[in-house]
Amino acid sequence: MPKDKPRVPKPLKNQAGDLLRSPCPLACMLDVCGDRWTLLIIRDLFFGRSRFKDFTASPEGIPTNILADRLNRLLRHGIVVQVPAEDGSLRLGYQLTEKGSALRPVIEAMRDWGLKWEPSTKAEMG
Amino acid sequence: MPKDKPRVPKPLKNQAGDLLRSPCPLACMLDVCGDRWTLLIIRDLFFGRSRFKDFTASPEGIPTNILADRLNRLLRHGIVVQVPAEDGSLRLGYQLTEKGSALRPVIEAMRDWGLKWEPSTKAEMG
DNA sequence: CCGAAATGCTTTCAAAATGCAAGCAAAAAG
DNA sequence: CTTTTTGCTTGCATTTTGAAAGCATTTCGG
Repeated sequence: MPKDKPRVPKPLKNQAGDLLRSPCPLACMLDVCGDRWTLLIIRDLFFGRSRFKDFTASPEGIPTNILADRLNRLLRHGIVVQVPAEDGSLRLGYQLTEKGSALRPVIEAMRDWGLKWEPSTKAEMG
Repeated sequence: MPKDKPRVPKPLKNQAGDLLRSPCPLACMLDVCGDRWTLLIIRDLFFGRSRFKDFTASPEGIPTNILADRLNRLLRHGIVVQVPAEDGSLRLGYQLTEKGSALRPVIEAMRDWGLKWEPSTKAEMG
């Protein structure tokens, strides 16, 4: 009679291999983007900004070490990729993948909420 | 001739009186909800959970000190209110205001993204 | 009514994340 | 070639987080 192995709950991981807190898609999304900066970088990408210096130039003033850290996380998760800068220089820019572009409805819903419920905000700032 | 006062940029504040990083509605939204836990509490409220213990019982396992802190922030921002618990006890529960309920499209967009792009998640978990 | 358990927090403290400033190598500009 | 800009990294102080324990109040079971 084969004895039962102790059944340890299978550890769930996201696409980057990080452990998930739960199988909830919202929790999983927050494990990737749940901080004060990540979605602002993605906003900037939607605005057509693509270079490190562009992100640092946004009015919120993200610290450069945080920016580097977040860009790496977004790369690991396949939300952005690096591509040759369009100005023909040797430098690289960042670009949203399909997975990253799919965040547009999230950004728009958050922007709409901010516009409606926080009177001191204005559309398309940042 | 009156001399020009040095024109200091007017410090923007949100509804709770906290300083804003910028007038961007997205940045403002993230100043309120931009962390790993707040939107999970709001998810729970949409699921009909309303008591402190209900939130602690969710599978992500929010620490009780963080939960207390986040609930206070949501109260300050008018996203939730406390109401007598529906079971007739002396205790209070939390309930979404109109401002809080307006976050539904945000939660849904994030859930949809998680479902589509993170294969190990399942709908309506949590 | 009494004792025990549950609830809704607060406190404590170590560990991790954040943010500011400075430093620095590679690339671009002059 | 020299200077400036870019894209980071490093160091360090401060803040936030999270695990655990503590605790007053409320509810439950008998």
